[in-house]
Formats: sequence, C-alpha cells, structure tokens
Amino acid sequence: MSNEIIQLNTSQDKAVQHQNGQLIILAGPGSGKTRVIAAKIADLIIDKKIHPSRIFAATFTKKAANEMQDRVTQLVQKKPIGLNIGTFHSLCALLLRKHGSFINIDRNFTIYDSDDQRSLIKIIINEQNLNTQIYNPYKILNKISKNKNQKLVNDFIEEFQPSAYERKINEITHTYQSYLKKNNALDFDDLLIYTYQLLSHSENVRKEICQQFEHVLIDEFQDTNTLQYEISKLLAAVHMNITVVGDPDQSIYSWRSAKIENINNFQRDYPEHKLVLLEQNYRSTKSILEVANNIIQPSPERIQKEIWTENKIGDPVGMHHFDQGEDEGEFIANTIKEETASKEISPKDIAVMYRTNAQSRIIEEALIVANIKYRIVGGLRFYERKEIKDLLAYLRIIQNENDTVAFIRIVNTPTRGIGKESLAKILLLSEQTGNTVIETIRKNIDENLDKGKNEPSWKIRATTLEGLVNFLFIYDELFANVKNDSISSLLNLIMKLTHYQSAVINKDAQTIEQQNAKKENINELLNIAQEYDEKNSDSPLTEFLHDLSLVADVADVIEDSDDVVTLTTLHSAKGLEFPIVFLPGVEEGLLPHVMALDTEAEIEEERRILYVGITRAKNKLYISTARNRFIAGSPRSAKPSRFLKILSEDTSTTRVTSAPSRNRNDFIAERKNLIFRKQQTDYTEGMKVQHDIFGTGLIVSIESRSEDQQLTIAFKEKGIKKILASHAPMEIIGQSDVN
DNA sequence: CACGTTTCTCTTTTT
DNA sequence: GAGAAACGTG
Repeated sequence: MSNEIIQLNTSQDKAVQHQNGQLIILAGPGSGKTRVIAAKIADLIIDKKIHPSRIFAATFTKKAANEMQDRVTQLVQKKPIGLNIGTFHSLCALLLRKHGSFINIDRNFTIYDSDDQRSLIKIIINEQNLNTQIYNPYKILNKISKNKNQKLVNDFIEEFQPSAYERKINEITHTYQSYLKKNNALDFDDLLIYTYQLLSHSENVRKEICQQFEHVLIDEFQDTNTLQYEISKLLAAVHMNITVVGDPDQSIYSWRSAKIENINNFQRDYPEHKLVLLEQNYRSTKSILEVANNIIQPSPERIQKEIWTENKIGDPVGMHHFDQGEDEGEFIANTIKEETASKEISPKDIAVMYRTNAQSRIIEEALIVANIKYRIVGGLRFYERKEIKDLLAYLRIIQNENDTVAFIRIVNTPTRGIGKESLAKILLLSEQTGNTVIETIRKNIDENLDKGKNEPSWKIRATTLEGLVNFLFIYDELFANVKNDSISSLLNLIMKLTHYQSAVINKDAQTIEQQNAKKENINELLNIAQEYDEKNSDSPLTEFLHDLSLVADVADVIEDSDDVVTLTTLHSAKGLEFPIVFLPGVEEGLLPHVMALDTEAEIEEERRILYVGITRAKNKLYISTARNRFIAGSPRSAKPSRFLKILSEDTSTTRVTSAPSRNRNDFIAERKNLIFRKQQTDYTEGMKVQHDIFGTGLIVSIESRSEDQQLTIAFKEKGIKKILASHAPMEIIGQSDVN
C-alpha cells in the first residue's frame, strides 16, 4: 500500500483513495499536492494493478513532469515503464506522432519554437512588404495564437465585423498556417489544436485512442486553457476517470489564455464529481503564511479559503527598502553569505525570484562580486541559444529539406556571401516552382555553371555562387553521412565543414569567456547527442530532433549535483520550494508590471504572482524594493508595490528597514571605487594565476591605471606579458597571502 | 549586393 | 543593454 510508504493526512488520503470517477482537488500552496498525485499514481499502479501506460498525467512544466516521474519511481520502487507523464504539449506531440495519420499529420513533423515562429512570420512580412511598425512580428504571433485557439474552439463563430487590420491578421494567420504545413512543422498551439481535432475527428478514432487511458490526471488545473481542458475531457470520455488538481490563487498564466473558470466548468461538467480541499500547509512558517494570506485576501471575487499550518512561527518576514537596485543586489549577496556561513544552510537552499528575466543581471553581478555560485532557471534556454540552434538547424535541414526556417537560419551561417537579396530570390523561386529550397539551389547552380547553354533564369554573381556551391557541398556531405554516422559525429562534421569555431563562435563572441561558454554549450549538446547514439534506436536522429524543444532543459536536469543558489522568474518558480527565498523588485511597475495595469483582472494576476513567490519560502523570506533602478539602460524610480501596503503597518510578522536616498552620481562614483578596490585587492604580486590563453604564470608587478591595473605576468610557456586586470580571462590558482 | 559598423528601438511572464 | 534595422563601404 502506498500510504504505508508515504504519510498522508485525512484529506490527502481521501484524494488518493478516491477510486473511479471524477475528482477535483483544490490545494493551497505547500499542501502536498505533488505528493498526493504521485501517491495516487503509485496507488493505481501498485494496488489497483493499472498498467502505467494506461495512465495519462499532464503537468504544467517540463521540470514538474520530471519531478513527478521521480516521485512515482520512488514510490513504486522501479521506473514505471510506459507511464504517460509530461507537459500537455509533449503528451500531445506523442499522440500526434502515433495517431496523426488520421488527420493527415506526417509523423515526422518538426516542432517550431517561438524563435522559429518569428522567422516564419518575418518571411511573410518580407514577402508582403508589410510595415513592421504596424505589423510587429511579436504582436502578430500573439494575435495568431489567439486567433488559432479561438477559431478552433468556437468553430469559426466570430461574427463581429473585423477591422482592416484584423482582416489582414487573419490573412497572415492563413498564410502562416499554410507555410507551417509546407514545412511539415507544428507550432506549440498546433500541438494542442491538432490533438483536439484528432480526438474529435470521429467516434472510432477517439475510442481507439482513449480506450488506452483508464485514468487521466491534470496538475496545475487553474492554468489550463480551453483547448487543454477540452482535450482532457475527450481523453477521459471512455473511462470517465479524471482527477484535476489546482489552486485558483496560483493562476498566473491567463496571458497564455489559461482559464481559471475551468475549475467551475469542471464542477459543472461532471455533476458527480468529488471535491477535496487541501488547506493545511506543511511548507512554510506561520509568519510567512500570514504574510501570504494578507497579500491574497484583499483580492476581490476570490474563492475564500485560508491556508494554515502547524509549523512554528519562525523569523519575521524581512521587508527592506533600498535606494538603488545595486544596493538590493549587494544586500542579497551579503545575506546569502551570512546565511551560508553557519553550514546549516547551503546555497542550494536559497532562491532569488523576480518578475522579469532582465532583473537577473543586477543580482548576478552582485553574486559574482561576492563569489557566490548560482544558476539561472529559464532565461535564455539551452535549446534557444544561437550556437545550439545553428547546429540543430543543419541537422534539421538534412532530415527535412522542407524546413525552410532551418534553411534560412544556416544558409549564410557562417557568412558565405549569400545575402538578403539572394535569399529572397531562393525563397521566391522555391515558392513559384514548388521545389524545396535545396532543389532550387541545386537547379540554379547547375544552370549557372552550365556555360554556353541557355542563359540562366537567375544569373548568380560569382561570390554568391561560390557560397551556394559551398553550402550545397556541406548539405550533400551531411546527407551522405546521415544514415551511417552517429549524431555526435554528424555534429562534429558540421563544425568541421563550416569551421564553426573560427567562423561563427569567434566572431559572435567578443570575450574569451563568452567564447568558452559557447563551446561548453556545444559540448553539452554533444553529450546529449551521445546519449541518443547509445540508445540504439533505429533512427536516433529523428528521435533526437523530434521533441528537443519540449524536453526538459539542461539547467533543470543538472539540479542537485551542484550546490548553487537558484535564480528564477516567479513564473518558473511555481511548484518549487526553498528554505530561504528573496523577492527583489517588489515595486510598482515591476510587480505589478507596467504592462499589466490596464484591467483589474491583470492587476489581480500580478497579486497572485507575488503570492506564488511568497509561498515558495519555507523558513525565511526577504521582500525588497529599490527606489531607483535602470530599466533598459535608462534610470527609473518607483514606489514599493501597492500589494505591500497592508504589510508595512503590520510589525508582528514583518521587519521593515529603509535605506536613506542618495545622489545617483555619488552612488556611481562609490560603486566604481568599490570595483576598483576589489580589483586591487584581488591580485597581488607573487600570486599564481591561470590565464585562459597563456596558461599558468606568476604576477611580477602591478601598476595602477586610472580605473584599472596593469599586471606584468611571467607565464611559464608564453613568457612575460602585460595585461589589464579588468579584462583578463584569468583565475587565481595560488594565493600568496591570506585574504 | 554583401558585410561590417552605427544607430535605433523596445522593453513580461512560457509550452 | 541587447537585438534589429539603417547606413556606408568595398
């Protein structure tokens, strides 16, 4: 019995033991909902003897899916083979690869991420000569996404008179969709839309697919959108066993069309459902929980529920107001130093959570100065990095020569004389003839090289022709090897043929550090490729490319192995918990964000975002604000967030400090001085250093410059060099004095 | 016509 | 402060 392995309270147990039928669990933060779902899945497998492949469990993030899988594995004591667990998107991709033929979806479709989507939109904008001011790719994609979801759900109801702009957007949506089809690609929305179409295609198809899923479980139900809910209902339509878990107070994805109403809809659609409330919190101290409750309670139209805990009161929540954003960063770094000094707390117990990715920079800088190691969750994801996307694009184009987006990415990467005009010409010709871009190039190269015969329809200039020949050579070379070579050797071949290192990396990255970071990324990609190579599947490349964009990110996987502080957005922090949490930048304009002030609904979502942040903390919580900070290069000042008002008067659970304001110029001078002093104390004469290029050496002398130092270093192999301290890619390996 | 440099813009959250 | 558009050069 799984509840012998895992301790459950009465409500939790009720949720786990609920057998067949429909169940909705409304669970406050820290109430053990992940435990409950994991226990429920384990219970189904062990006690009810349900085969794992008959369970469909959708989570919200890739990371949550991994975690759930781990927990179930622990409870079942072996890996549940065939368990369908993952994000909605990845589970849908799986279904479509298997059954897509019913609705004419080629099983080898490529998944386009937002980057790929953007380049596709740009093709259309270029082709139609649209004004990018009015037709901003970013906004268009947003519209398209809304358009697609709306139309498919409402069966093209949309009866109101569209404006000219809307008509144009509809037209673009149409073109965009036909290009996706032509490229054999699906975007994130398509994964859901086509799955919905597949499942509602015909009674027979639905039965065939859904017969398999005896139990359907949906996590983070408050953040599902209409399509996801409809898909869930269809999946559960045969066996009618569906469990959903959610917390309306943690609904923070309405901007991605999540419908908090789904919670009510579920209760309406399944009148026989059981409802379980999980209100006891096992995560946080009383102080933290009181702050959380105070923040969320004023929210109008909220389903009243109060989370409580038997945990101790704990330390008061710290509320600190700083003058400059940098002060805030420094405070965080210092506090982390203090907290970790005791050894009871290690860096991995600490997280810094902010509203926007851009805020990470200032925190990072402070942590670097303080020598605190960290990792960033989210931000620029591994598979979104340029060098990774470039290499993958080469693989993509040899696997699917219809993948125009991949082609555009690499046809002139590294630069080989194929510019905007030539590219436009290739795309136009390909569009007109119906040939793939590769076929188009091949044909036109032939025409141009075939001297004496007919005049080529497109006279290619010499440098461009050379570039195209070179590109096609690389393509053919890779294509010839794709059957026999492993993915990792294909990747190495790409790098060799393109001289990727010298022609791309060294050009893109100015500093040695940046270049090394890129090289490390590529090595990581090679590692991942090797795993696929060893899997012994018949077509590792196909598998490798299939769902990369849906696979957990590298940063998510390394996880426990290294003991570092976590930096994350509040959105990505959902579902996580840490003993110590910092919430910087809780200011008007950031939280609530300026872009979310138009409607009360938006502001209330911002409130919930803060609530999610607060409830991540187990023992200690530090909320902070800065009066002044730089946003996009220009200074901006702000007041503490409106949500904090209710807290500043309450002194029993919060401790408030406030720094005096200062003159910005003084501050900058002071900071420069600090960095200068830092540099001065860092290097001393006689110190052993390791330089990225010159190897190991000994500092012979130090000469102060205006805001820097010139070091004279004797390197073992490269002799004596003069180097500026601030720019040296150098590490101290032998300390000659006590710091 | 391609490429490197300079200027300008636009700033939320993610599968 | 980054990424993309605009601009000048070969």
